[in-house]
Amino acid sequence: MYKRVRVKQALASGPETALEVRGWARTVRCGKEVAFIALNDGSCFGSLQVVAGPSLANFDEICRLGTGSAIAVRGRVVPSPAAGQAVELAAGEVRVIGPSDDSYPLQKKRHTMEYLRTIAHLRPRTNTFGAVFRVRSSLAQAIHRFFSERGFLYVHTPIITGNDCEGAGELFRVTTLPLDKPPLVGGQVDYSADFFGQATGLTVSGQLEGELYALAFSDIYTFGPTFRAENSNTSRHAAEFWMIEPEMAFADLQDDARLAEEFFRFLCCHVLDECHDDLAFFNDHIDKGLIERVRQVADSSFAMMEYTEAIHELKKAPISFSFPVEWGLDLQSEHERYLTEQVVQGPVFIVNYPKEIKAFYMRQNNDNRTVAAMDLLVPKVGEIIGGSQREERLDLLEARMAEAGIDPTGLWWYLDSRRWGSCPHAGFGLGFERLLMYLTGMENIRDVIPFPRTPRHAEF
RNA sequence: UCCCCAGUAGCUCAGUCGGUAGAGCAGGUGGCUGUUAACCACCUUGUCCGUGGUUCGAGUCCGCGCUGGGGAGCCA
Repeated sequence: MYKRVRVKQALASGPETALEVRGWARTVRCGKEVAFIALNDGSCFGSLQVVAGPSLANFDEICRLGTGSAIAVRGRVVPSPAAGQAVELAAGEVRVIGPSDDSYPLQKKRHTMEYLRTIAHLRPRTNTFGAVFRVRSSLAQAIHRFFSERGFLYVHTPIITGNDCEGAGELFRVTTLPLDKPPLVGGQVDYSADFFGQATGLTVSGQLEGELYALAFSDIYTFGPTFRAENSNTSRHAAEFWMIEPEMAFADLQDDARLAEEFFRFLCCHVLDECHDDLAFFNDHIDKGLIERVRQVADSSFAMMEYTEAIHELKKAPISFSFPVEWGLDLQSEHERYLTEQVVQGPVFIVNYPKEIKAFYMRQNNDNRTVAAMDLLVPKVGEIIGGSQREERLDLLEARMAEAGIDPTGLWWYLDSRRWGSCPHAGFGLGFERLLMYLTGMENIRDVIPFPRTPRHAEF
């Protein structure tokens, strides 16, 4: 007769419902006549107020419960006579499942994000991280739904790879060779003796493999872990992060931008519609303007600006930048933010960059000096999506590789895709954690991934 | 990797001009209360990051190191 339900259902159930909830005590307040326990099981932002009276056999034990204790409560949902909650649980029985003493590191007070990072195994029990990881899960599922509804194939590109996507980032080595005495040939490590018979590492991008699948399934996407061994010590970089990379066949840069815009707006709408309790918390306690900012992006149509035009805008800007502005140079964060925040005052695609500052696989434009690349810039962060139309013409691709000094032998399979049945195709990449930062207002990437991996940090 | 800032009780922080430390929370005891990160009274808690130096004397000043943070670059 006591059905175990989650706190989320208990809070939504009608009066006089008999049920059981199990969870962790957030706070325990005790008096002579009554004790209150705020019980949370992670199912939603709110906690259920459990009310226990001295008639319970273990009332003393309940009063000594420490913050963080795991308990099971059977009782009736009743309307709450006090302000603060609509209903509460009148306890008929409180079972202590896992007690928690005063050495429990999470207290009924504000902690710094830095401290909580040192207890990454316990921080999901806090308000902030509960909200972050509910939104993370919800968004991940929304991403799959978005692509699924549009007929995109979900591809699992390899985690271990022999290609480094030609400069997308520093590779983590994967090897079974003994590090203290690797086999040598002419003073160099002999990777032919390694597990895979060649040098391998963890993937820095699934794009090249993704393209191969787009040239069979038309529209595909990848959504998986990505690894970069860069010594980056910033709030926006992690050595292990998750990336979403759609790729469409028979598509050009305009199609690519349309998809990116639709995708980004879909995700903004998703958190506004489906995560309002958690988002309200972020808006109140983490980032005051969050909901307004996300709503504006959800409602706006994105602008588009040529790189050449962007350089013009930057050159006539009434402010001075610390990095130079010149046609042919890459845009810095300060430039990107000026364009999206001051010039456009909203999301903007910058398209057609000089080929020298972009990757070899991007499609050359007819002007011979730019490629069909696009970056989506949004207020407060700058670039959030980067993509391009790919070079589908074999001769031009080979020429670009030679220019860029890239050895084609290891990429024979990539070049093959341009040999038979090649077609225009385009795609983009979105860092999942950066998306989460944007949609939650959390300012450090280490606080939107459960157990962050950054230089010198691989604990937990 | 570069540039800045910080490190004091379990946590969040204060600490004046250089004279070996204090508040809130947490914890303990008692009280009170249909409470809302409850409240009131009393009590407990320190390798002042480490190391070397200056000084009669260093939490405080200086050097080096470690750790953390912010910014930049690389990038998603």
